[in-house]
Amino acid sequence: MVETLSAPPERKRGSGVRLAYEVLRDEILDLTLPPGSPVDEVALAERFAMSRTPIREALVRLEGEGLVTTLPNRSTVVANIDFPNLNAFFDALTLMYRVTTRLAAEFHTPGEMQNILARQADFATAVAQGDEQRMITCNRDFHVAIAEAGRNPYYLQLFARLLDEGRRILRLYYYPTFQPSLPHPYITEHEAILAAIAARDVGQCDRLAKDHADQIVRQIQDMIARDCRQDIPL
Amino acid sequence: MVETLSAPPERKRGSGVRLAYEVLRDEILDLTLPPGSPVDEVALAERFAMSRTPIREALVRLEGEGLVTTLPNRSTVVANIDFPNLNAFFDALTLMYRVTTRLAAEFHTPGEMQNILARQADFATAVAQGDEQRMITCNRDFHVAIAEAGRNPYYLQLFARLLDEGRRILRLYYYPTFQPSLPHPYITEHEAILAAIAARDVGQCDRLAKDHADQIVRQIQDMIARDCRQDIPL
DNA sequence: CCACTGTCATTTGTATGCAAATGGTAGGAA
DNA sequence: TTCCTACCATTTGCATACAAATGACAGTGG
Repeated sequence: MVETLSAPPERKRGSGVRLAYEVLRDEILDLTLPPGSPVDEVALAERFAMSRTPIREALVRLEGEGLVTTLPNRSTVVANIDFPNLNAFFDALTLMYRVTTRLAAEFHTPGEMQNILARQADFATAVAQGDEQRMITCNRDFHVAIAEAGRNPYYLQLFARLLDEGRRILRLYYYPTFQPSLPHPYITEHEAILAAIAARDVGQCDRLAKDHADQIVRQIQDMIARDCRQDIPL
Repeated sequence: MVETLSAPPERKRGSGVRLAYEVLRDEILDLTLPPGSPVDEVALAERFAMSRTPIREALVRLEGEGLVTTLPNRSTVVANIDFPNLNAFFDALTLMYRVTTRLAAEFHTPGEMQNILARQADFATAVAQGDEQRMITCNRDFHVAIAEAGRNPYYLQLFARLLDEGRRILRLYYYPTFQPSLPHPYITEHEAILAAIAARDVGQCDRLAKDHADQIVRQIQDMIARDCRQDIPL
């Protein structure tokens, strides 16, 4: 199909890949594209009004982050959530919570502190509005801001990836069981972490981060357990 | 340029990207392609006797691993070694040594233990032959085998990336100052780690891994310091 | 002599075309 | 009926063509 002359691309050179990448990534993490769903290149090309080439490049990047799986010479599908290794996920997540918060306490600058405070404010707003979507992403941004203040790009990248994967899991389990009173503990925990970072109290940061992580992990595990029970037919 | 009929591709479908990816990756980690050197797509396409498309895909993957940097609409270059953040590298490396070894002690199976032993044997062979190249890669494979036994893909991926980055750093500093007596401590340390994993002694694994990491870090730091001193002209 | 601007060469980003590989299906044989 | 085979539709992997963007350089004006 030839692009009609009346519709010139009107898209800056180099933005095509980013657009496809960001949209697909968001839809995968939102479960708009559920795990296992096929990702058809030509369909995406039509949808984004571009050729398959930038679509493929976006898919390669997504595969690098483990968000899609490519079956050679066959379709590429949205990556499954690795339930057998959920323990590994929790373990790594907890560790990253701890080390990034510790490092933030050690190395943060006033500007970074401002950024963290702003992210916490965003999170509080999302909680007040009861917007779960925004709560999850704002929570992510809050902890990413802390990790950035810790200045370790290796931890930052892994942590971001874990938080993204957590977004999928939360979206899967958190939504149905949401109650307005639930997230408030997170706000107070966040504020305690914030204070400990500002005070440069590394030990306190470690403890708070661990508790925070444990609480999140326990909550997710409870949700999964609850969900599993509901799955048993009588 | 049209591919002459006398030279059919003779290359299996789907292998082109892997070939380019693996060769380029190796050359980057070997410093055959030094940091900052430009990576020209057409030159690579000619060299590998394929079109730019698979070359670009390989480069995208390499960019995802942080091995090359793409300047938009301009050349892509081999990523620089991030010296200002070398501390972050050492910190993350040490942590990954510790957690992967701990997890291996907890979760390893006999088969995985066999694999670790084999990797250690390879390493010992490389040391006996004084082949620094092989020593570095065998050391990497040894620790990757341990990480695999720990069964945490998140740690495994980060650790592998760190070890690869370490390969570049070692190649830069270790080579000139190599002395045959140097690596022997590593062998004994590896054997101690091996024994602790086999005994499922988590605490001991943690201590040994930390010592091992500290020693490597200190050695690299010494080399860098020594190198800097030599750089001062009189 | 220096600064500025317009043109050009080079290189990337995207589009399109074609062929190989895979899964499915229909048809026939046991 | 069931299993095997051969074909076919679909989708990916790769090749090639073209256009946009950037840097360099030359030429001109100050």
